[in-house]
Amino acid sequence: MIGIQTRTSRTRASQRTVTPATAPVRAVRGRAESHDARLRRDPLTALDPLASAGARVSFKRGEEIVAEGDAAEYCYKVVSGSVRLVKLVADGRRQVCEFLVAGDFIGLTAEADHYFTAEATADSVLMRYPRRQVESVIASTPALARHVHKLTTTGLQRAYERMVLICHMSAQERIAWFLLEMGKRSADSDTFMLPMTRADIADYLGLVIETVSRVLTQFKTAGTIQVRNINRVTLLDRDALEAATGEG
Amino acid sequence: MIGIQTRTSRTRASQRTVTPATAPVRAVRGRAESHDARLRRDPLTALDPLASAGARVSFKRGEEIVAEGDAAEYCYKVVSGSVRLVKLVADGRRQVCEFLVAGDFIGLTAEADHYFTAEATADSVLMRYPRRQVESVIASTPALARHVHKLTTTGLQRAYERMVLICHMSAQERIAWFLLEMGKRSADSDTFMLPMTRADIADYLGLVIETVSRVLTQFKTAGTIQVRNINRVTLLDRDALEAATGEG
DNA sequence: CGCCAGGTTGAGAGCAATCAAGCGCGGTGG
DNA sequence: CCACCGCGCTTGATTGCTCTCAACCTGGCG
Repeated sequence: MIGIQTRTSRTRASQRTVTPATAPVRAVRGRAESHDARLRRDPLTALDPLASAGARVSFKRGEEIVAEGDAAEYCYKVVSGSVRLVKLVADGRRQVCEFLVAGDFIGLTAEADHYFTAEATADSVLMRYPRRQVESVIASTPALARHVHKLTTTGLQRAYERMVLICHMSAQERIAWFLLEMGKRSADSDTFMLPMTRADIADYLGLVIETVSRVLTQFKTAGTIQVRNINRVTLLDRDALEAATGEG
Repeated sequence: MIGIQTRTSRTRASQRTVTPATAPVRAVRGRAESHDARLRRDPLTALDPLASAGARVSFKRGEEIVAEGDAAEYCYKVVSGSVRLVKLVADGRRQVCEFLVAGDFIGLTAEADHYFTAEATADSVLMRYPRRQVESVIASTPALARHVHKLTTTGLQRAYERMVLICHMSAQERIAWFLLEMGKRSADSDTFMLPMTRADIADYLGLVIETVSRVLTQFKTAGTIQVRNINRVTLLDRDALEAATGEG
């Protein structure tokens, strides 16, 4: 049985790189926009004042950000990089529940503890907010509360959709879907980096690493995709991928 | 390909049995408890005043309560019976995302539309609340907002845990887990009714109906469970089930 | 140069899906 | 009252997709 230890270095970064947030996000935005207007456009900017109470935190690839069962003392916003939310299984296997990218939040939970482990799949920078303060800002800002609720709802929706994927789709369909999904998230939806390993992808889609590798090879030889430097993907035939999503 | 139509009668109940809520829940509760105390104990009682604006609605087995994509005009609270949340797949198959029982909510979403279909798996009674009013009560009641957020968070947590189940557990493990889970939800955790069909269970656990049937038979012949009248289950050997959960 | 983590490729096995048939019970109608 | 019917469930035979086990490749780094 392959344990997670053989797949990723589970180093708990005790000595964390912490940079005081001397330049809150709001300072670099345009000066013409009112506070209210920004709030309406993105309720999460209500958290900006917290920046001074928070900190920029850096994590190297594989490092743990929060551990399942930990008291939810902080919550985080991904600034750059990529994060996986995982559930560890007793026998050492794991389930990647979600991949997070810039702008996504970790730990906006209503529970006392984190119910998943969060790890960086690539070198990442996050903003860290004391959860107690976040809670109070949320409590006094209904618009923000609704937005946070919406984030959680969206997460639930994504989880449901992935259940469909995992239960009803073949390996080819799952990976075609995954590639298109990763494209949507990227600036260039045709050429992008996969900021995670094959093992991460496998554990995300309910497959094993060999199956992921095999299917990617199939897509390569079929001329559907191109892969350079292991993780740089170019979608050559989007139609073929979309067809693979629905027919396998 | 077996479509859902052959599994369940997808009758859209246009002529709904609606009973005006003449006796809100708060009226039948003890008189000694203060409003505040009740709020702290169960923030959802803040919705009680809405009862007069809502209605008791009855659904027969198989009837649709809300449809995926419908505008989220109402939300519901299950009073009695059992409800399944399902995602329908293009080819007619489906995924049961969650089973709801008395006390559970439907449609406390922050999205404009429902992102799943809800159907009664057994004759059920629900309280129906106009969502607009619910929203305003939530907005003015931080404790309630937090509780609703917690409900959604719990749903997400459950979804993640079921991903683990589906991706890493054998058919035996999944069904053992399911039986124990259903027991936990029941008044008597050793003998209870399964208020859904084999097809529902299969679509919930990512299996097919035949596999569910086979595994239940295995458990029966092994003396682990007893099944009477098709859906009345008695757990005879809880230890064996719990062992099956972790080892297959 | 050698090591190591991550990735690829191959051979074989196993578990659950699929296809197919039959059972059991409740309801309905003659 | 009984025969028929349909739905849900059970059981059997077979297929096949993915997992497992194993070997090898590749690129980065000390």
